Amino acid sequence: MAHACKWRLPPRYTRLVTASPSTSPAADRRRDGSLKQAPADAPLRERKKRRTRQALIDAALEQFTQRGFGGVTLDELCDEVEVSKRTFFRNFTSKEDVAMAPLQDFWTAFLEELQISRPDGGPLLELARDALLSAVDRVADEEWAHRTLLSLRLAEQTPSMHAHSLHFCDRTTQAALEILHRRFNLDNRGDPRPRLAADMLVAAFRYALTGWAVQAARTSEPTSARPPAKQELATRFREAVVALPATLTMTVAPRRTNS
Amino acid sequence: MAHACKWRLPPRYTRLVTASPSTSPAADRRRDGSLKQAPADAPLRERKKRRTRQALIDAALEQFTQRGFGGVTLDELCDEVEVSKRTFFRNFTSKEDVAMAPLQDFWTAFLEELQISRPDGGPLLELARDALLSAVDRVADEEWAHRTLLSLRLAEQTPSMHAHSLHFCDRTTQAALEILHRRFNLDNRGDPRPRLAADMLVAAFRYALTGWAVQAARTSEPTSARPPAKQELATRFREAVVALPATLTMTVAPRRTNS
DNA sequence: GCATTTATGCCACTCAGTGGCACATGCCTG
DNA sequence: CAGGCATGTGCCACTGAGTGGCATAAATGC
Repeated sequence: MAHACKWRLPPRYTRLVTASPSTSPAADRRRDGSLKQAPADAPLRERKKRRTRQALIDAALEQFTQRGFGGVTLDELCDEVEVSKRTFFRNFTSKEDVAMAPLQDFWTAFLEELQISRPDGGPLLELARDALLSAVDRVADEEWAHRTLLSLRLAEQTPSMHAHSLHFCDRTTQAALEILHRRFNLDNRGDPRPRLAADMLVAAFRYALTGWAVQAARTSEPTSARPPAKQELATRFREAVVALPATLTMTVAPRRTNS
Repeated sequence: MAHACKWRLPPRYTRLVTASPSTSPAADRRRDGSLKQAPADAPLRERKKRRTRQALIDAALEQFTQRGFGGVTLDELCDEVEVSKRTFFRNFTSKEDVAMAPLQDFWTAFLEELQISRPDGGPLLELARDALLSAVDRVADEEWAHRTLLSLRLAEQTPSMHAHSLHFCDRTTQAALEILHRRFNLDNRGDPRPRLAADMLVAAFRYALTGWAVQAARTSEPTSARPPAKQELATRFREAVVALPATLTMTVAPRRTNS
């Protein structure tokens, strides 16, 4: 009798249900099965865990956007999803972490794509660029775009979130360098170029992200007819990569161009 | 009588004294007075504040290095310096902040140098590079080198410190872009190049920093005869900047170079 | 069905960080 | 030089993030 009272199904379990695979068709759609996307055939327990995780992410993005990052306590957030705070910290490392999940997913995908990339003797930057574009194509569906937009907007308002965002970027470049080192025997110690290349790529993508975010913010229509997000993002990223050589030679003169 | 008892000079005030201008000759030495280095002629109150600030920084770096970042509570740190926790948070924004002070000082100096830089119509990257080199030359005395070394070592062990470190870098690039925009009318919206250039420069300097740190760590001698730190750092930074063009064209092939 | 594993809830706790208020001290003016 | 003003500091109470331990529920495997 005790357990029936104590461990009842929460009344506000609706959020979990709406975030479940039944109503979000894109969430569990897999491409080719080669990459661990969202195994719809996974054991029940794991799917349940993913649902609560996703519910926490969505609730966090919504609440933080509405009332500000600092205006929402973890207790409130956990109440909203009907989950204990302890469970929250088994899914995320910090309050910032939950709101950065979309970008973190992306960077993970990038590393996976880099892992399976095939070198053709061409420039390293192009190899990495294509891996990143593949990652965009794989994860950047409209749901991801929506969440990432909220996440980016929050990050630029919240210093601690921005810091964590940059931390992800950096850990990704570190991991990317290790992959390149393992697979292609690159020298990361004495040669600055691999690291610089990785940082350049990240810089280009961050530029693409911010530009994409402000453009999407201007387009008031939430989900209406609009060029797909992934295409927008990919285009901006390509432009930034193309601009890399010209960045080195760009000149600057005093404000009044005298002589 | 109450105040004499309550506001006594703390017995362990020694740290404050050793950090005072009397025993640290380089700390208050000014170059040319054009930049707000460490005004030795400042009002007494401000000097006092600077002393406690510096004492907190040194104590933090020492304690964190000895017992780990997480192994030292702020209460312990403040007891060490005989300062209330409230005062700590008037000087620093967070626990991480105090340990990142050396690098933050550097970035501030960089922005100042960028502010007074004179464009000659040459590449933007060279302008920024020279500003950064000037900043190194200005702030990177041996004391700074020592503190920064501790700071870097802590940062790579402590994720939250690393995140804050990156946050500083990014805020610096933001500020640098604004300066460039104001002074040279650069377009930061439609043109990706200024931002990419700034990120490249930061990437080069971060590469220089890590290389410099591991090299300094290998050289066991703490303060003995050794090429001056600023020169080491400047050289590594120059190398990284020189390597930027080659980074764009660097190629990569499968591990076994078949055909 | 029963044992094992895994996820969760709950409780108590530490500690970073904040606001308010009183007080001390350097600074400045009459 | 006396007394007001501004500023820095200490103290106290408080919120909220994050952690560890333990009991329990539910999924899994037999």
